[in-house]
Order: sequence, then C-alpha cells, then structure tokens
Amino acid sequence: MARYDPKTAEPRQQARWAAAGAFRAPETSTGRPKYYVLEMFPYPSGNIHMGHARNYVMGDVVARLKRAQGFDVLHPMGWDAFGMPAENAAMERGVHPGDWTRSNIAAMREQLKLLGLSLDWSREFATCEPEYYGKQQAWFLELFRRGLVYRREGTVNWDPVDATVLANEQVIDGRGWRSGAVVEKRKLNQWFLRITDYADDLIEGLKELEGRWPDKVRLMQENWIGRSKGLEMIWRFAGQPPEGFEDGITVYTTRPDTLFGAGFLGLAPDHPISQRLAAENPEVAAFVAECRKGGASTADIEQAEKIGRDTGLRVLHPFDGREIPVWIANFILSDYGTGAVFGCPAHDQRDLDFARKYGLPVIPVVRPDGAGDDFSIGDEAYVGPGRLFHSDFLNGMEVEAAKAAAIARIEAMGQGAGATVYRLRDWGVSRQRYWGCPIPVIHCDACGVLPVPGDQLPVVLPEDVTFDVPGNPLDRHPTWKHVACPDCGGAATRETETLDTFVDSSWYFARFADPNAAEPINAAAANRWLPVDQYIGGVEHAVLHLLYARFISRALSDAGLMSVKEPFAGLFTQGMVVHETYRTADGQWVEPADVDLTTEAGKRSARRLSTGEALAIGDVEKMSKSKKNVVAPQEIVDLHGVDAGRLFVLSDSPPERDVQWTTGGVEGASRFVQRVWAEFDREIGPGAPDADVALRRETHKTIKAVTEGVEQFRFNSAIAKLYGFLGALRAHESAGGEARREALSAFARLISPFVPHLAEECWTRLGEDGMILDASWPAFDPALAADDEVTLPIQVNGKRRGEIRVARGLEPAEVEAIVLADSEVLARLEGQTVRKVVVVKDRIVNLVVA
RNA sequence: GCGAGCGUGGCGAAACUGGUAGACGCAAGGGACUUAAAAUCCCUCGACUUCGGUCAUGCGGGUUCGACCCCCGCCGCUCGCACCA
Repeated sequence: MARYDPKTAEPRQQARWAAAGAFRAPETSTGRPKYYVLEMFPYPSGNIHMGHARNYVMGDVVARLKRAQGFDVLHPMGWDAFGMPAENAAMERGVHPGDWTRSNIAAMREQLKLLGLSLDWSREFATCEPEYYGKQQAWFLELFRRGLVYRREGTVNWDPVDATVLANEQVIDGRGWRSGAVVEKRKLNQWFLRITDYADDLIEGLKELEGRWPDKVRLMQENWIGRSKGLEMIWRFAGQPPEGFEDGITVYTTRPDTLFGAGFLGLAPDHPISQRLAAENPEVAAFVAECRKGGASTADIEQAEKIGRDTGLRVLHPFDGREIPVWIANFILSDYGTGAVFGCPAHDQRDLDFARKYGLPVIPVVRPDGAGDDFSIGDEAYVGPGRLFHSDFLNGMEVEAAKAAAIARIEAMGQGAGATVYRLRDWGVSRQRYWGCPIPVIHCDACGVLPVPGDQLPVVLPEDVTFDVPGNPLDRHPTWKHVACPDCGGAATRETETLDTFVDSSWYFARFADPNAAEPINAAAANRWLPVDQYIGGVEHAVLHLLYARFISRALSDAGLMSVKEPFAGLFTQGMVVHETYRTADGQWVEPADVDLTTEAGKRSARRLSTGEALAIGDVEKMSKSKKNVVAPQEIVDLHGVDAGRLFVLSDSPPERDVQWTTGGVEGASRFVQRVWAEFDREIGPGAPDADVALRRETHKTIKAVTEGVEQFRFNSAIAKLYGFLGALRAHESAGGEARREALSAFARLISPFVPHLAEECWTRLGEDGMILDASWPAFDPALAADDEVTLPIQVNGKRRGEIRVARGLEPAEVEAIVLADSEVLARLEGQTVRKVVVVKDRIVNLVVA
C-alpha cells in the first residue's frame, strides 16, 4: 500500500486543471444559474500569509461546491495595487513604486497558485495599471458631470514631516504612523464624493441584506451613517446681533420637547460666530485657540475637561421670551448638526456638567411617573421617559408627543422645521501622493476646473519621479502637470492629487465581469454576474470598503453604467489566523520554524532549535512579521502538502472566529489525508448485507450533514462529519460492492472542496475517467439519511435514567404505553406514582413522579 | 459612556427550533508492532464516587416536565463608535 504523496499528486492535479482551463468562467451564459464568489482582493505587500490563505480557501470551498451543484461560477482574483507602502519602499530603498508593486504581485501570484484555488486567472488585473485606473477616471468624470464630485475646503490630518495628508486610520494617538510627527489639522481644498446623497438609500438597502450579511456589519454601517431625526430652529438675538448674523443662531436638537429647559446656547469654537467674535476680540481668540489645543486623539477627548466662555450675546427663547446666554464651548462639534446646540442641563449629562461648572440654570421639564412638582436634578441628568412639566403648552404630554408638539409650534412660528441629520460625512478622496489614480481634471486660470476630455484619457502617471524629498512627486515633476487648457488652449495645470485607494476597490468586482471592456463597465456582463453572491473578507472593512463599494455601485447604477445597486448579496467576515509567540531571554522574537515544543508533566516548554536556549511562550497573536509568529504557505506545502493546510485552517475553529495555527493541528489534518487515501487504496470486497445497509445509512447521513454544513459556512462541523465518516468506513469494513462504491464516490466528492487534489486522486483510483471537478455534488436519499429506529432517553423528573429503542415516528401515546410497561422503568420508579408523561416524538421521554 | 458579541474539559471546539452536554481534532497517559526509534494501529481521557450514583456549560436568581439555549441581575473578556446635541 503506497503512501499518498502530496508533493507529486498536487502539482499533477494542478497541471491537469490548468490544461483543461477548468476555472474559466463562461463568457456567455450556458443557461445554468450563475454564482459569483469573491474574496476581498489583496494588497500586494509581497507575501501571501496564512490569513490570506484561509480567506481564499473559504471562497474556494464555496466556489467548488457551487460548481458541483451546477452553477456557472465566477471566481476571479486581482490586486489592490496602489497605496502608500510602495512609496515608502521607494523612499527607503530607492526602488520605483511600480517595480516594487509588480514584482510583489509576481511573487504573490506564484504563492497563491500553490494553494490550488479554483480561480479564473484570465480575468486578473492590478488597479495600478492604466488599463484599470483609466476606466476609473472615465467614470469619475461621469460622476463629476452628475454633480457627485465636488471640491471644497475641508479639514484634514496633515503630517508636517512627510508633507502629506493622512487618513484618519493613519493617525495614531495624534501622530503620523510613519513619521511620528504630531499631526496638524489643516484646511485644504479637497475633492469629495457626495456619499451623503445616498445616506438614506444606504440605510434602506441594509434591510434587504438581513440574513445574508452579519448583523454586526449592518449595524456598524447604520451607526456610522448615524441618521437622527429632530428639529432645526433659529434662535433670534436679544439686542444687537453681530454683523452678518442678523437672522440668529441655527441649532439642531433631537430633544425639542425639552425646549423649556434651555439653560444656554452653545457654539463650537469653529462656528462662524465664534470665529467672528474671535476676530474682534483677542480674549475670545485666545479661548478658541485653547479649545483647539486639546488634540484630536480619542484619549485626549476622553480626558478633556469641559470649558466654555460667555460671549455676552443673548438670544430669546422662542416660547417664553426668556433671555438665554450664548457660550462658546469646547465640547460642541463644528461638523455635526449646525455646530451649535441649545443646552438643556436637566436632561443631558454634558450640558449638566457644563451648567454646574459655570452656574447656569438647571430647569427640569421631564419627570418620571410618580414624581411631583419638586422633582429636581442632582449630579445626574434625567434622560428617562416621563411627562412634561414646567413647560406651558407641553405640560402633561409624554416625551414623544411633546417632541411633535414642539416641532409643530416652531414650524408654525416660522422659526424652524423638523430635520434629519447624519453623522456620515462626504468622502474626501484627495491624496497628495504619487502612487494612486490621478484625478483627471485640469485647472485653468481663465476657465476654472475642467474635466480631462475623454479622448485624452487615461491620464497616466509619469514614470520619472523622485522620492528623495518629502511631498508629492507629481507636484514637483518638471513637465507632467503643465498642459494646455482643453477649452481656451492657454497654459493650464493638471490636478496633481490622486484618488484614495478605496476608490480603486469600490468597483473592481464589476470590472471582473469583463476586465477588457472598452467602457469602464460592460453593463451586460456586469448585470449578468452581479451582485456578488458570496463576498468574503475581514470585518475591518465593515464601514470602509464595504460602505464605499455600496455607494459607488449605487452612483454608477444611477449613471447608467450598470443596473446593480447592491453589489454584495451575501457577505461573510472571516476570522484571522493567529499563532503563539516565542521570545528569548533578551526579548528577541523567534520564528516558529526555529522552535521545539515539548510537554512534560503537563507543562509546555519551548527551546530554540538553532541555539538550544530556553524560550518564553508568549500570547497568541495575529501573525505578523514584527513578532515573527508567521508560517509561510510554502513551508506547509513542503512539509504536509497544501491539502492538509487547507483542511486545517478550516477544521479547527468556526470560520468567523480566529483560528490558532498549531503544528499538531496540521499534522492531524495530514494524518486524515493519509488515512483517506489508504481507505481508497483498499480493494472493494463483495460486501455483507448488514454492513452494507449500515454503511449506506452513514453515507446518506454524511451527505446531508456535510452539504448543510458547507452551505451554512459551518466548515469546521462539516469537516468533523467527514472525519466521522472515515471512521464509519473503517467500522463497516466488511461492507463492499455497490454500498462501498457508493460511499467512496460520495466521500471523494464531499471532500473535494476542502482537499481538491486528494479528491481527484481518489476519484481516479475509483476508476473514474474524468475529473472530480466535473462530477456533480452527491444527493442524499432522505429515507436513508434517517435511521428507522431511534434511541429515546428516558428521564425521571428531568434526569436521565435509561433508554429504549423504538421505531422512528412512533406516536407519543404508543411510546408512553411501551415505557409504562417496561419492567426496568417500573423498577426504577420504586412504586412512585407517575403524574405526567412527556413524550417528544423521536426525541425524549420524561416521567414526572410525585 | 453608548452599541454589539462572547464565556462549555488541559487546549481548539460540538450540541439543529428548549430535549442523552463535550461530536471531531490537538495535547496527554497506557498498550501492540519494532533490536530501537519514527510511522502506523488499539484503548483511556470533565470532576468526585461507597461504582448505586452525585456534581458539572462564568456567578446568583427565575420560567419550564426539561435550560449551554429563554427571562432578570451581576462578573469577566473581545470588537465597534466615542463630547453626535
């Protein structure tokens, strides 16, 4: 009996698949239903790690299942190839970002191909090539014409050392992640995409995704968009208004019911009125500067004390005419609502803290049921339900009714209207960087901002750039930006900013439908393949990529480029691959390949193979180069074969959870591979009636369980069933003939999504001519998948006291009769009276005794 | 602070809709084969036990014939958002 040798079998099968062009998705419909499986495409950092591998293997399992179930499957791969690391490499090592990126792609493509994934490589593309980003420029200009792209001044994170804008994620504790410099807030003219136009639609769309997207991700998106309903109203000045603000101060509130409790009006330090006052009064200017000093990091905000300054301005309460003081306060956000609030200290904790500090009035206007007129506020604002009091025409109403009444009154007075506001901001897409998609516009002093004419697209990045000084290489390039104005022909300049790389990944799934189309999106192909039926990736993109892609799909659909607004019908967010960490006494990290683990008296210890020194076993953490706790796919392929690695990353934990990589675990998977082969390598005997029937039952049960497991993303459970089935094959070793043949045929097909190379070898061993890839998914016979006898546990007062075997489907009354006549059961009861018998069909019997 | 999720053997975990808790794997222990080792195969493996059982799914209550599962209150961990008016 020959051992199974993955080293020869795996390349053999991969060559077979490649020769057959097996994974090319059909260009035209075959009449079979379509299925689009996609994993979030990788950034070409240079190496495929186990986290990537697990992600793609999950997609591969789905792709192979769907193919076997008779779908036309599209399962493509590409590269999210623009971005900062390539420029960092250029700065640190003098290599061109394009060369660095393309050689990384080549290396990673080779590593990926080791995994035996059923990918349609004919559709591969990288977003850094003009063939892709040129099409992106084309649709960008279409959105520009439709008013979804605009330019305005916005506040950005500016890194003064690298001389570039940083995304929020790249600011860590107020410092640039690369330079370590304290990040400044700067106002810059920036390009924005009008994602807020789609805020409602993006929320509404989430409802349709219920059940196919994780609740968590839908909730995160909903919270990120942050829709809230309330009242926007004007407070008129008492006395002389400041120049230019004659109308009053507009505030937004979600608690118009508490208007009678107003204690002050608060302005953000950046509010135009604050700015105006600061310009006139150095003391106010000093205060505003003080507010800004706090720093933008979350920790700073948490620590920051509430500070404020009375402006001396007074506004009139719309209902009772009281004069209300106007303060500038550091805790009011300039970019939410209107940047101004009315403070109701009795019913808002922040307002209460502020009012107590500065001696402002605290007027309770909502009291809980049962509280009297003396209901007052201590250190805690009352935010619960109740009825209004101290509130004139609102008195006695419940909160919701009072909100509606207050809004109606303000509307009738012409001082405001009900309003909906969002937390979501428009998407700032400008980056002062080289390695990105050039924004295809031209600035002309005479004609303004103009789109690059269609026949001049793509606007291609210049190759000859330098990275020896900080800042944007495009901006200092000697010739690239100087062009003739497309309108007047005069001297003009190109936009030197590039697009946020999240734009690149917001439509690639549509480009995969036809990656060579002349137009950005081949509508017919996109409409045929989209939406992506199953999208798989990390949860870290819950509100970034996944929100942007939903927005861009809507915008492109509205622009007529395709007609699928919701790009990802199903989403699965997978967990990471984590590994123990090891370090030497002097704190150096040691890679797992150099570690020898032993267990003695239940205590695990680690030694460094190369030096023999003792190592400390550290926490289990996400695999990372810095902690050296990485395992390269190549290592696993060399040691155990890729099938064992594929099996292990899916078998040990549920796919949404992190999986801990252990050598023991892969060895276990490798043993399974060997045992499966050994089972297929045995001759099929004549059989024995009892064993044949028993094996057939196991076969059909397994088909049912594994199919359901894979379809529901319970890969670990499905694999456990497959392990169990191998046990059944061995337990019923006398089974033979058709029963065994049926069992092995089903087994080979059931394991094929997980260990496709082994499955092909087994298929051939069974005497099949074709590839298992072309075999259909096994079907189960429901009658065989269920036993005809069941074991019913017998409980007495809820404790298990015995069991009986009865025919499946036996009616409760009959079961009851059998149980009550059972001598063992009667002996158990010791003469106690049975007061009640609970029988759940095919499940359990419970006797309730006195 | 707000929101969401999780908590089960030495470890990763299973348990469909409230119905035999711990499937499957890892580690460990014992045995077979071997001159020996590796590999392979077989057995044991939640705790306690007077071997009848008893106790066990973070803790404390509750609902139910019956609770890992539902409800209430705690504790712990993870993630997201964070002065959002």
